[in-house]
Amino acid sequence: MEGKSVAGRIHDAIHRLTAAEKRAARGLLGSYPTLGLAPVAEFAQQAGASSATVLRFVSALGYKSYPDFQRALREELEERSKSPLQRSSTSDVRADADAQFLDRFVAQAVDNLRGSAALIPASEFEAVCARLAENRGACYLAGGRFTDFLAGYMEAHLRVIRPGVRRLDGRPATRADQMIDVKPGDLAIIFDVRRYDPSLIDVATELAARRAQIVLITDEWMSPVSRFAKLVLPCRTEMGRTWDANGSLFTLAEAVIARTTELSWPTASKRIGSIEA
Amino acid sequence: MEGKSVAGRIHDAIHRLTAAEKRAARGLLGSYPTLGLAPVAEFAQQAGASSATVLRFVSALGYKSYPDFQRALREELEERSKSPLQRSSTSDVRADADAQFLDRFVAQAVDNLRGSAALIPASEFEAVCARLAENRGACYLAGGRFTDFLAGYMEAHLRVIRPGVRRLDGRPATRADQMIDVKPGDLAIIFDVRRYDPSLIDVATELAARRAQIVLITDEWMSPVSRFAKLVLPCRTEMGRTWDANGSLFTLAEAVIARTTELSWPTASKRIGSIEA
DNA sequence: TCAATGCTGAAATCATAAATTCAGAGGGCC
DNA sequence: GGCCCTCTGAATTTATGATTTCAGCATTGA
Repeated sequence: MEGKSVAGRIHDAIHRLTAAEKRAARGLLGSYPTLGLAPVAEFAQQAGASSATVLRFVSALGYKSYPDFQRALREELEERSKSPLQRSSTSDVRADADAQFLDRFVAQAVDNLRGSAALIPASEFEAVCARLAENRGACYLAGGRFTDFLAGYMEAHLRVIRPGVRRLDGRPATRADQMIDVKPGDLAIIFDVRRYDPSLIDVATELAARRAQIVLITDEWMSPVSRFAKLVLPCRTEMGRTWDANGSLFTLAEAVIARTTELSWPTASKRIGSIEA
Repeated sequence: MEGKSVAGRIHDAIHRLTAAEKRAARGLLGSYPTLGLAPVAEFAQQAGASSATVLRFVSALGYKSYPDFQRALREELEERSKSPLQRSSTSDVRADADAQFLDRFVAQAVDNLRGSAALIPASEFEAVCARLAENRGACYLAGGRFTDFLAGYMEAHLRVIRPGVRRLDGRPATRADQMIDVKPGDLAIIFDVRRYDPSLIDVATELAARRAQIVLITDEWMSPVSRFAKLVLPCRTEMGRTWDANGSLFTLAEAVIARTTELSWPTASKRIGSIEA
């Protein structure tokens, strides 16, 4: 009984319901789940019943209060939107599934990419690129255990288009040296995803103390570094139960690079020219 | 203003919001629209802000009360489920092309991902993963100027699931040392994309001479290293005229890692367990 | 037709959530 | 480095919505 969907409970219980309660049930199923998320009075009116009847209906479904019932609806809704493709481990045709591993993986990666684009406000993205294109002060990059390579990739590209790009490596011993030149208004880009790296908190704290502006690129669960960040670009990373993928962060990094290049073309083109030579 | 979606309003207003209000905005976008249907206190807690801040946030979006805001969310939800075919996500056509940069970039990246999946034969992909999961001999990784970070990323993951993983760095001086232990039947994964790195040809030549099996991950124009490769995984990278993106290579690398982990789970899980400890 | 039973919704009560206030913290700017 | 101004969240007040009560009405069976 506990783990059942609200709609499921209605179907189970509908025989036991009285006439007016059935109207409530029909109303809810008719615009599911929205009507149940409205206040009781509105639910009642839309369904052509009284508030009291709606409450009795909800109680008959086994919920101990109206808010409790609404919580169930919200959780159901959340569940649905969280997993766009139900990726259960239940064995389908195994050989077939194996053959399509790459396709399925890519489909999921595509979802993550699109989800990320929806999650990131355009103005936030623009602000990051514009700030990078200003060429004001230094620009530091850092990442965690795996995301450090993203920081490295981005550094390699940014070096081409602007001066003052530096990488902060993870070794505590060298951290003080690296931070020594950080000045107020400098920019720092930090990559951090789940199993958030504790050392990045230290780095961010130190950077914040030195008044650097922190840009955080993270996952949908939001690294604790966000506390120190001026700008945050969150990406979707979820791939099934066990594995998170950083592909969306990587593509976001590339988008930032591409856009920044575009914005700072007048100055960047000169640097690029002289590097080619 | 009246007819705008809540998400749209957030995107419009986000630059005017204060730090804590942005946390609220991100929280809502992160689990949209469910969080907004919860009581203020719950919204606040989930988003890491106070109730007061959430109320200010809602007011900043132009709603005259929290219930008013919730009604808007419900109507939106109702709207979406009513329309027979879910039309493509971001419906509003924005006049400002710049504001669309990220969307356009992501759309292109999605094309590349799908194109890559189409370009790579499933059997080729499976062969690479199966060979990696065998745990036979050593596994070397190398990349070019930018793709070296992909090699690094993959190395970091492969180290977790199998022994004998090494990275070949690009310095000619140390190359001889690194190659000294390469044995026939060892595996080498090389990343190389356009403006192909000449030094990788040398590396590949040397590896081939020592009878290593070379796996090449490259772009659609095919690195010259392919001449020495036993298996080739080509990806689409084209993004308009000036810029190639490596996001598809990155995701391919992640797919290989994920699949290899799956295939070698009996042995890999033990390693993972001991690393966690 | 007349009880008896139990469903229903209007109104009263109670609980909880929304809105407001304000003192203190934090950040930015000379 | 110090001042000022804005932002923030705890505490308080206000409002709204959930719950209960109960009188009346409908339905059913004798």
